[in-house]
Amino acid sequence: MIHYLGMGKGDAPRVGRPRNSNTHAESPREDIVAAAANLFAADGYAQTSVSAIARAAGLGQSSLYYWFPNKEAIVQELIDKNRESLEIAREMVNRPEPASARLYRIIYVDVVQMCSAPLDFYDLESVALAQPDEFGKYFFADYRELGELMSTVIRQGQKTGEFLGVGPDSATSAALAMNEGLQYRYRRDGSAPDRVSELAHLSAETSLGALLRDRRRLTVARSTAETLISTA
Amino acid sequence: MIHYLGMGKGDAPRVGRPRNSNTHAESPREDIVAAAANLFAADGYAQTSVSAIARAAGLGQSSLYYWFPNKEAIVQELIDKNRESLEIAREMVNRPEPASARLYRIIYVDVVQMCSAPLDFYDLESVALAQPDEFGKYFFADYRELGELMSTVIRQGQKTGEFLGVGPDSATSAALAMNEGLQYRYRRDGSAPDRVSELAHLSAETSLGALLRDRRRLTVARSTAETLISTA
DNA sequence: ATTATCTATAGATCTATAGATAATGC
DNA sequence: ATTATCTATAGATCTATAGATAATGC
Repeated sequence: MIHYLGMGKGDAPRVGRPRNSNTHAESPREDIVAAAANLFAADGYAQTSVSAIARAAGLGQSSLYYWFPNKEAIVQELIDKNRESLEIAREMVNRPEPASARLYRIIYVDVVQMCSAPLDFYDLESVALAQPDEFGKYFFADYRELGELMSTVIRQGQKTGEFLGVGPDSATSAALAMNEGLQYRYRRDGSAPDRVSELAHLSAETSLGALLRDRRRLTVARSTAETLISTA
Repeated sequence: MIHYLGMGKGDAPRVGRPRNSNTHAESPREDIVAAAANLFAADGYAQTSVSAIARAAGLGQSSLYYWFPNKEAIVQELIDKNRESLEIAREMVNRPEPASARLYRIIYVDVVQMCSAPLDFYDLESVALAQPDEFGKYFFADYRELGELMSTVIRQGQKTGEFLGVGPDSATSAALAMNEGLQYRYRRDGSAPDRVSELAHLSAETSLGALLRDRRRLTVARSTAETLISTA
C-alpha cells in the first residue's frame, strides 16, 4: 500500500460528478440506509418518501436510484437486526436454568430489540406482507418460530410445576402482543431511550407474574435472566 | 301524512341528478360512512383513497365532496364509538364489587370495543395526532382518563390487599399496550369475530394474573365481571 | 329554485427512467 | 472509460374545485 504525503482521509480523491450539496460521503449506500432509518423512525415507513431520504443523505432524489432500485430495497438493508431475539430464544430452549429465567430473558430481549430497531415492528410487518419474495417469507417464518419457542419454554415450566397450567399458546400471544404494543407506544410517545429497559422488565414481569405459581421466584428469575444477558 | 297508492319505499321520488351507477341511496351520508368503515377496516386509513370510498358508496369521486369536505371529516363520523370503554371505566371506579372484577371488566370491554371498531386503534390515534382541533384533544384526553381510571382501580385493589403492590401506572401501561397489541394482531391476522371474546378474556386474565395476590380469585373475578357486563 | 349528481381539470405529490455532465482512472 | 452525480421529465396517483346537468319542488 502506498501513502502519499499530506493526503489524509478527508481529501481522498473522489470519482464521479460532485454533489450539489457540500456533503461528501465515505459510503453513500450506508448514508442512505442511515438516513432512511432516522426518517422511518421519526415518521414511519409509508410517510417517508424516497425524495426525503435522498435529501437527508445529501443527494438529489434521482441519485438514490443509482444505489438502490427502490424504497423496499432500502428497508431490506435495515432488517437483519430482526433476528437477534430469535437467536436468543433458540439458545434458551435448551439451557438448564429455570424456565422462568429463560422466558424472562426472551421477553426482555425482544422488547429491547424492537424498541432499538430503526423500524417500527408493525411497519416492518407491513413491508414483509407487501413482499411476496424471500424477505416476506423469512419474516413470518421467524415470527412463528419465536412464538413456538416461547410456547415450548412455557410448557417446560409447566412440566416442572414452575408455571400454572394456562394455555401456552395463549400466554405466548399475550406476551407477544404486549411486547409489540409496548414498543409501539414507546415510539409513539417519543420516550427517552433509557426507558427501554424499564419497559422490557415490565413486560417480562407481567407475563411471568401471570404464569409463575410462586411469584416470590420472580426476583430470582429476573436476576438469573440478567446474568444470562451479560454472559452471552 | 299522505300515501300514494303503489308508491312504496323502493320508488320514493328522488331529487337531484341520477347516479351513473344503478345504485340509489336512502342516505348517501351514511352509505359513505359505512363504505369508509369497511375500507378502513380492510386496508387501513392511509391506504384508502377518497376515490375508493366514493366508488364503494356508488358515487363518483367528486360527488363525495358534496357530503363531506375531506377524508378526515368522514373518519370523525366513525369515532364516537371510542367512548364506550371510557364510560364503563368511569362507572367501575365507584362500584362496590372487588377491584379484580371491576378491572377485569374494564380490560375486557376495551378489547372488545377496539376489535369491533371499524378503525384500527393506532390509525385512529394517527388521525387524532394529525388534527390539532377538537377531536384530537378529546382523543388524547380520553386516553389519559382511561389510564387514570385503571390506575385508580388498581390502587383500590392494593389498598384492600387484593392486589400485589406493583406500580399501578406501570401495570396500566402494560395492560393498555397488551390490549392495543391484541386488537392489532386480531386485525392483521384477519381473525374470526368470534375470537374477540377469547382475546378479551386472555388480556384480562393475564393482567389480573400478574396483579392478584390470590389467583384462585380469578375465576370469581371473571364471573362477577360477566355479570356486570350483562347487567349494564 | 333546489338538490344531488356528473364531467373535467388544476395542482400537488411521488416514483422511476433517460440522458447529460463533471469528476477520476488508465 | 468509468463512476457518481445532476437535470428534466413521463406517468401515476390523489385531492379538491369549477361548472354543467338532470332530476324534483313550487
